[in-house]
Amino acid sequence: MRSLASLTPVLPFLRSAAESAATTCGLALFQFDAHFLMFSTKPNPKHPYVPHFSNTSHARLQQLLYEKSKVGFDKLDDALQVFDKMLLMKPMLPVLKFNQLLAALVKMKEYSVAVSLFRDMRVRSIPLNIYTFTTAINCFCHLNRVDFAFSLLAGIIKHGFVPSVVTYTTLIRGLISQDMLQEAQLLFQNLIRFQLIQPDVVTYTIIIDGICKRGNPSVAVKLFKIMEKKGCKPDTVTYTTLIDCLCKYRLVDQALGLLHQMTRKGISPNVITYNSLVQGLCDINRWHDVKQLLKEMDVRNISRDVFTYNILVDAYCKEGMIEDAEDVIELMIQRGHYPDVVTYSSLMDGYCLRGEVDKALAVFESMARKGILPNALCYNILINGYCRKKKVDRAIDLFQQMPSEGLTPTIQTYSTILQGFFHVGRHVEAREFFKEKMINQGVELNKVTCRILLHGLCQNCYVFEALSFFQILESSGLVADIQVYTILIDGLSKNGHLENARSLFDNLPAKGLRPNVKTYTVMIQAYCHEGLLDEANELFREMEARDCLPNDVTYNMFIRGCLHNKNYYEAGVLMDEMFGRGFAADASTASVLLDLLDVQEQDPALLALCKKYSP
DNA sequence: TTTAACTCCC
Repeated sequence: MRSLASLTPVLPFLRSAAESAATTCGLALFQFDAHFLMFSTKPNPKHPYVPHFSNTSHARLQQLLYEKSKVGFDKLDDALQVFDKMLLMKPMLPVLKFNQLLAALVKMKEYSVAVSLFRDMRVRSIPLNIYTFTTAINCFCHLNRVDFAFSLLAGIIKHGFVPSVVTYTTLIRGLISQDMLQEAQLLFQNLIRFQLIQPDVVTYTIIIDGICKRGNPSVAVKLFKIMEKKGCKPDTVTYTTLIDCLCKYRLVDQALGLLHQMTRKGISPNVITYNSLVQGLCDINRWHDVKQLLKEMDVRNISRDVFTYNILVDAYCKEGMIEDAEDVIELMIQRGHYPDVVTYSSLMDGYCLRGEVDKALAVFESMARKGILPNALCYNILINGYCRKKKVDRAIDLFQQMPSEGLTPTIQTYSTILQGFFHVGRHVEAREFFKEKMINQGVELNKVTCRILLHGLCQNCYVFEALSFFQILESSGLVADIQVYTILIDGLSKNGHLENARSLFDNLPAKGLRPNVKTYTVMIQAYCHEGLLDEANELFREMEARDCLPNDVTYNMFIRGCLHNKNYYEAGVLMDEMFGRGFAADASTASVLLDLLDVQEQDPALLALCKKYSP
C-alpha cells in the first residue's frame, strides 16, 4: 500500500482544476508525468515471424477490432500483431480503432500490455482522445497504480482534455480498490460541488459497492435512496450490488424486499441477482425459500448458470448432503453446464468435512481426467483434510507436489500445515516449518497465521516463546487484534501465569482494543481456575455493563468454575440466569453436576440446584 | 458499434 501522501495532493488539485485547469498542476504530479514519458517503452519489437494479420484488408481489420473490443483476442500475440499492423497502415486509422484495441486488451485483463501500447501510441504522437486516456487510467487502476492514474489525469487536463464522468468514475473505483473509500467519497463530493461532472448510475453504484464492502449496508442503503431522490435511476446492477451486500450481512428479507421493489419498477433481475439471493438464503438454511426462488427464476425465464449450480453444490456439501450435491452436478451437466474447479472444490471440501478424505482425493484425481486443472485452493482443501485426519505427512507430500504442478502455496496452505503440526503435537517440526519454509522464504504472514502460531506455541507450553514472537511481530508492523490478545491471555493463564495474563488484559484499552466475549470468557476461566470467584464475578458483571453480553460458553464455564469451587449458591443463580436467557447447560456442565451428585454431598444448595436442573 | 460497475470455492 502506498502512502496517502502520494495521492492526497490530487484532491486539492482537482479543486483548483475546476477554476483553472491549465495553470495549477501540482509539481509532484508534473514530475510524475515527466517520469511517465521518460520511461515510455520503445515501439514493439518486430516479431520474428510473419504476422497472421499482415494480409488482412483495411476494412476487415476495422471490423475485427470492433468485434474483439467486445470479447478480447484469443491470444495476446494476436493483439500485438494487430497493433503492429495498425501502426503501418496509411492513412492512419482513426483513434477509435486504437481505442478498440486497448478495450480488447482490457477485456483480456492484459492491463500492463495495454499501458505499454498506450505509451507507445503517445511516443508516436498518435492523436489520442479522452476515451484513450480513460482506458489507460482504468488500466493503471487495475495495476494498483492509482498514483499514475491521477498523474495522467493531471496531464490530460493540462493539455486541455475534458475528463468525462467515466474518467472520474474510473478513478473513484481505483481509489476504492486501494481501500481509500474516504478519499473516493471526498473526490465524489468535490466533483459534485465544483460541478465537474454529474454522477451517473455507475458512479453511484461503485460507491454503494465500496460502502457495502466496507461493511456498512445501512449507509449503502442511504446512498441508494439519495441517488433516487436526485433523479438518478438505479439499474439492475445497482439493485444486485445492494441485494448482494444485504445477503452477505444476513439481511436477506430486506434483500428480498429490494427484489420485489425492482420488479415493481420494471427493472429486471438477472441471474446474478438471483445467485446473490440464493447464496444468502443457503447461508441461513432457508431451503424452502431457495426452492421458491429457483422456481421464480424458471417462471421469469432466467436460466441458471454455473454460479447458481456451484452455490447449490456448495450449500449441500456444507450440510453434509453430498449425495444431493452430486445430483445437482448431474443436473447441471444434463442442462449443458460443465462443472468447474469451483464445483469440485466444494465437493472435495464436503467429503473432507465428513472425514472422507480419500473420496476427496478421488474427486481431485478425477479432475485431471476431465481436463480441469486443480488450483492452489484444491490443494489447500486436501491438505486441510489430511491435517484434520492427523495425516500430516500426506499433507506435506501434497505441499511439496504443488510447485511441480506450477502452483505456489498460498498463506492458507502454510497456515494449514502449521496448524496440522500443532494439532498432532509435532511442535518441533511446526517451529522448524515456520522458520525454514515461511520466515526464511519471505512468506508474508497474516493474522490467521499469527493466531495459529501463537495458539500452537501456547498450547505446547511455549508461552514465553509465543510472547517474544508476538513482540517481534508487533515491531515488524503487524497490528495485533483482540483475537491475538485473547490467545495470549488464554495461553498465559493456562500455563500458570495469571498475573501476566491479567496485566495484558488490563492493558487492552491502552492498546485501543476492547475485550470481546471470548476474551472475557478466557479471563473468567482463568480466575475460576485459581479459585478467585470474586474476581471472576466482578468481570462477569462488568461484561454486561460494557455491553458485551455473556454467551452460552461464558455461562457454562463460569458455572463449572463455581461448581468446582463448591460455590453451589452462585452456580444456581447463574443457572437460572442462563436458562432465562435461553441458553442450555452443555454436556460438560451436566456431567460435572451429575458427578457431584454421585459422590457427595449433603449441601442443601447443591441439592436444590440438582432438583432444579433434574435432567 | 470506442471508455467505468455486480455473483460462487479455504
